[in-house]
Amino acid sequence: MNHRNPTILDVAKKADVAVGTVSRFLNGRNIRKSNRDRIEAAISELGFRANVVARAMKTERTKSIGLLVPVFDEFNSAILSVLVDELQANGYSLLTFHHGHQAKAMIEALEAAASRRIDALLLSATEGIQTEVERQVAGDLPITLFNNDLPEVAADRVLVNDRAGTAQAVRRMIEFGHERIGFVSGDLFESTARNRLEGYLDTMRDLGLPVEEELIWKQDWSRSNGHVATRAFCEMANPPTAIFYSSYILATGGLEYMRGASLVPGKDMHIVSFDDPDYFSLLTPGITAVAQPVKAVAQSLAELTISRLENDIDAPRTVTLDCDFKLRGSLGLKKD
Amino acid sequence: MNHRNPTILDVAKKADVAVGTVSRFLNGRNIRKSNRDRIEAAISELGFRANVVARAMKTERTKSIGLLVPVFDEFNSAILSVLVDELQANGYSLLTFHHGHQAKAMIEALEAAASRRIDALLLSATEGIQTEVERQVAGDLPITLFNNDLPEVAADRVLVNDRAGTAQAVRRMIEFGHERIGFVSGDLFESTARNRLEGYLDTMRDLGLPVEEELIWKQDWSRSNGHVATRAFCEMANPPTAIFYSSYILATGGLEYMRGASLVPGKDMHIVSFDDPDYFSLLTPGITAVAQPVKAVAQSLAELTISRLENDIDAPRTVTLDCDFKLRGSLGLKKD
DNA sequence: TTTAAAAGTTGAAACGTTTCATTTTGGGAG
DNA sequence: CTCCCAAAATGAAACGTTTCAACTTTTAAA
Repeated sequence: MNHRNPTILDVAKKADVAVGTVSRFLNGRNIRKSNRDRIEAAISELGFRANVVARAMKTERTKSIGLLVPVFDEFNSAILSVLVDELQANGYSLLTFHHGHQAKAMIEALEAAASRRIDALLLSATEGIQTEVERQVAGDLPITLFNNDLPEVAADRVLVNDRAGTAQAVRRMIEFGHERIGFVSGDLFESTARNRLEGYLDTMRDLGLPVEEELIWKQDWSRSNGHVATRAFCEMANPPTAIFYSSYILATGGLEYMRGASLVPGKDMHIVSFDDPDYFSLLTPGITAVAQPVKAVAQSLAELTISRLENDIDAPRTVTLDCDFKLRGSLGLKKD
Repeated sequence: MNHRNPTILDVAKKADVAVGTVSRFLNGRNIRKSNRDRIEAAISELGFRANVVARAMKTERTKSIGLLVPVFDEFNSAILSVLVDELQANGYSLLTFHHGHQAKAMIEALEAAASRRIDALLLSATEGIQTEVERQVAGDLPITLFNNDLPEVAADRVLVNDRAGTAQAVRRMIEFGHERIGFVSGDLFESTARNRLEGYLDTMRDLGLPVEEELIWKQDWSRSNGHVATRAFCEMANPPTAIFYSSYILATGGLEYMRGASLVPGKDMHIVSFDDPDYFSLLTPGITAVAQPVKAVAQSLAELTISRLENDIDAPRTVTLDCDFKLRGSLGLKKD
């Protein structure tokens, strides 16, 4: 048994045609019927499978796309799932990288991804690596940004209407009678966090409510931050009656604190969260949330990226998607 | 500006050495000091980065590893995260695939992964594709199985002691006074499900309790199955006082039903689940669970696989890891 | 039947590395 | 100062595709 994989040359010999003809066949171009039959026979007889590496070397396209996210949490994993399907259907594979919100790791991962000669990169990162990203784009790596925007980068974008989503939620909170609304922000170094905060500020101002600095908690995206922010709010002399969390991780930290302090959401404290992980609907009461269109985000990512790779796209494009407000038990009428 | 990427040849010219020498340098072999200096200078001046594709073609190693799982749920995503880090640290990248428990998709994904010329595959699959897997192994693709075993396949394995984990949990349930214990199994086509069921059966028998067929619900791994199983158990004339779920997905379905029926875990029905997703500890009461050592699984996967690739390993090896029992409010003394 | 155009085939060159048989270098022993 | 030897350098061949200019066959029109 010969352990060398059969090559296009073996096929050509067996089918008695030139290698170029086999290549044409493999790439779906027109072939004389008689040749096609013999080539097909030879291929199946030899168990031939085109070597994607050799092909990639010649075409300078690896047919693989990188995904670089902060962490593989519920949100990004859902995106990953949909993405794998969409890409697979178009002949692309997905290479995964993560950076844990750390600039150094971000740059390393970016470097690792690029040196893999991926055809494109789907990127969720912070502005800290703006210049590095610009360098990659200049170096001809097409990038599609999502979740978080990097201003001025010549890239496609799939964004979510953070501002409107938050604004709608805050408006509903106000309609429920809440006036002192705590806001737990994520890292303001990320556009996502800034937009959500703005949605809150706009709505408060639009509806004529005072914005109090002590009710705006500005730190990072961590669960522990959600925890301490919630404690701080709850222990205030004049605490807010409701809290908005900029992400489900922060809200999760808040829930952790409330559970420990025997505070019941929707009763002792009303809460609303950006993002809607599966388990929000399993809690009692359910957590009111601003749900991102995860599936649509992933599909747009695939679509934008593939269309850029396969057609000759010039200008960067941006897709903006709307969120869905899910009212559950954790938000109710303010009691007084 | 010349848009062609610099090659090893450009470096060689600029440093005034032969390409072979540059290659030696790139691969960390000994180089005369004077040459080394000039090569380093040339590389940084040109911004040269070795083309991994060309290298892969010559060495027949892509330095990439595939991960094929049913779905990217909380469990597999956690594995993915750790894996990416471990592999990256050793110069490997991770290609992701999923199959949604469906035989056809499994085979397709396996095929897609293999044709990518990955160096190895980390696989969580069912016995339905045993023969396909064997074919890949025969075709020289090293496979490391995890989560679910495929008997007789010549592969490395990272398994969890499902049987002992379940047995311990059931023993604790019995210690709490439960005698009629419902068991919601996953797809018995998977060793994981079979082992967990055996852990239950063994323990019941060992402790002299009768095993009643009507208390063993055998279906698939779906959330809806957990839902209907729980309803069926709860609506029995003589219902069990506690239920064990073979996975957190099943338990989640159960919780969904209980929530709808206003049944409180740990009060109206005692429950224990295999797997311990983050949110179990956030529910009130917390869900008692058998926690898999997710991180250790991922680390073992990386270690076993990389050591097989880099050394000359002969026989298949198996790593078996133990679970951790997490007692929370959803399991308590049987009231009578 | 002839002819021109279209469609298909051919095979060598190229992609950017690593490998390896051969040659060169430099330094220590005599 | 020679000679020898290990260490390092050399450069052509090879990996398995795609591409493309040149050539051949088929098709359809006249």
